[in-house]
Amino acid sequence: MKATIETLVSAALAALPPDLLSPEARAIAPEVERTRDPSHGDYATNAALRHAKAARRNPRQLAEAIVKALPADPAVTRVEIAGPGFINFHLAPSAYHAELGRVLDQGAAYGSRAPGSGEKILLEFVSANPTGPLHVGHGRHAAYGAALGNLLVAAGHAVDREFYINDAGRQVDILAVSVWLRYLERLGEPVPFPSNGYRGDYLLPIAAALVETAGHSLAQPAAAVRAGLPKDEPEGGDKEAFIDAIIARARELLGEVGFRGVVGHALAGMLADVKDDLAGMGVTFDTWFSERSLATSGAIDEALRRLEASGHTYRKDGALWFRATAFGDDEDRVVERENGVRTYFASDIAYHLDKRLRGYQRLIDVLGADHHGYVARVRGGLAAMGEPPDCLEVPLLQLVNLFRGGEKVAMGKREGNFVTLRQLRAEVGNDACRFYFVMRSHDQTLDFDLELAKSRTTENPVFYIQYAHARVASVLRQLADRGLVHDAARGRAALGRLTEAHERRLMVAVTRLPEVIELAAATRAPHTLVNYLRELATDFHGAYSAGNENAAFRVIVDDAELRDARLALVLAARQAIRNGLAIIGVSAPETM
RNA sequence: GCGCCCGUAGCUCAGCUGGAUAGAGCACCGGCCUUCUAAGCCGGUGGUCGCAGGUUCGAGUCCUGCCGGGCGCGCCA
Repeated sequence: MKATIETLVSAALAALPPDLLSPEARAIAPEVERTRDPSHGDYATNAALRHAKAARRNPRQLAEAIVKALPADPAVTRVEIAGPGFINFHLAPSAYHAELGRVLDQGAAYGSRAPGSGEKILLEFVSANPTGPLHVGHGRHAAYGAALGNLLVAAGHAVDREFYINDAGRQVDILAVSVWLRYLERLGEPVPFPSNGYRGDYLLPIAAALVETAGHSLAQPAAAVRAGLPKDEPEGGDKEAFIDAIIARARELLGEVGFRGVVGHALAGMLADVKDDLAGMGVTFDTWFSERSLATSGAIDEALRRLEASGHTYRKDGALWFRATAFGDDEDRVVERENGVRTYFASDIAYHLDKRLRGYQRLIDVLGADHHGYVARVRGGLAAMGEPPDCLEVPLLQLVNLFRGGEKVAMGKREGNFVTLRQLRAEVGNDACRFYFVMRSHDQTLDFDLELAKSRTTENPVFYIQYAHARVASVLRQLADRGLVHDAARGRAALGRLTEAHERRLMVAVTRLPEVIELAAATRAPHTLVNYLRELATDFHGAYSAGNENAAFRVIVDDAELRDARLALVLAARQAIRNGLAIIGVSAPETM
């Protein structure tokens, strides 16, 4: 519907003489918006206001010229100039009826553009370190990323979802050694556990599985492991000496191949857990990309080669530096240390180059707000390697605070009482989880109240929307119970009989879905869709309740034609709610 | 010190990339269940959009400076 108006406005602008509208101004797509106030019609454009200055006309004059040039269209009943120079369009009811027909015809596809009309996008999100279970914060990333992915697909983009596995670096050695020590413990060879190892119980099943698959082949006498190790000094002193020594000892006793085996087992175990957790939440990925593979495939070599070739690197203190300051970063960054080991940053730019080489036009990284400093430097890396820095987009998600009935829940990893995503889902359910995580703008700190999310009361918005959907299902059950059948064709033909204010409002709300999806996708803002669904549900409940107060407004009335028309409307509403909920990953229940 | 995010009704937040009279939920007040789910509906109270300037036909939205809150500023990953 919006496209119809846009086409009309564009045609009118194109027909204006050059002294009213320059060729450059002509190239700008007109802005057409839904009106807020029904007295302003259905859609409005500010084209006259925008171009008034360049045309050296007052806006209302220009508006008159535009209106005069508008082609006639049966969907538009009235056009008027209002306020400072807005052009308001009043649509014929038949325009809405035709749109409702499209909702019913297209079903689950309503609101989505045809695939292939947009960009090829790589969407990376969550990418949690595989050294511990996902926590509540990751839940927000998972829900946001998954919803954004669905939105982008609905907006016509070709999207691949990717999880970047941080399987390189010291943390992985610590993970492996933590699992190995648990394994030894299980085999009756207890070694003091490092204070900065991964102490959580979640490693116990992974260690037990290692006993299953490896038997005693990785066993060593505890005495041999601990012989000559430095003291563990969690308070002051060298906190890392003990764990580094254990890692070295493990490598020595198991050999590099044996140690890599433990690393592989530990990572596989952790990843299986993460994958399972996400899948349980309905979040899946197309690719799981290994950081380590960047080193083995030569991708990092290639990235560094490009950087050096571009002349944006130099040697200082034995290390290889990238001149990030030339690209707006605060300071230059080391990419290769004196000992030849590449930094995490080197992996990062290699990773992003790799994404580009895989053919993605646009790279979206969903990251925590604490990573904001990193954006400029990766963009700089891309620019230095000859890639357009703007292709990288990074929505930064703010923190999640958990509340239980107004009391903030402490979530420090240090205190060991952080709430896992699993616990959260088990407590509040998946729908509430997915919903609450995307309910707020991503750059807003999210207060997640467990009591509210669990409550089956009026103050809980997720139920409010689902209830609207269930009410439609209930009407259909009632219809069947009374032995009635919906004649869809008759209903569509009779949509003109729906003239009540609440019916008209619901009709308008349903047809907004495609515009909302487009906007939410373009602004990377799933919460826009959530707000729309609340408004849609409000309009549905309003129309439904009119039937509670006045039997003449009920859906199931004796007048078969009117009944079928109302059924067509509520079925279209059900479809819009379903499609919206599907995008944010919330179920649309038949009963509540 | 520097960078990013936030500041809108008593509380939690929207505000369609600058548009028309700033909205919603909760809370509070008052109504509505004899037939499609009251997990609902209808009405009402409630605002110096942190403060001060600036940009322009028009600013909650953009710019500058303050104030307040959050998060970052490694040859860690």
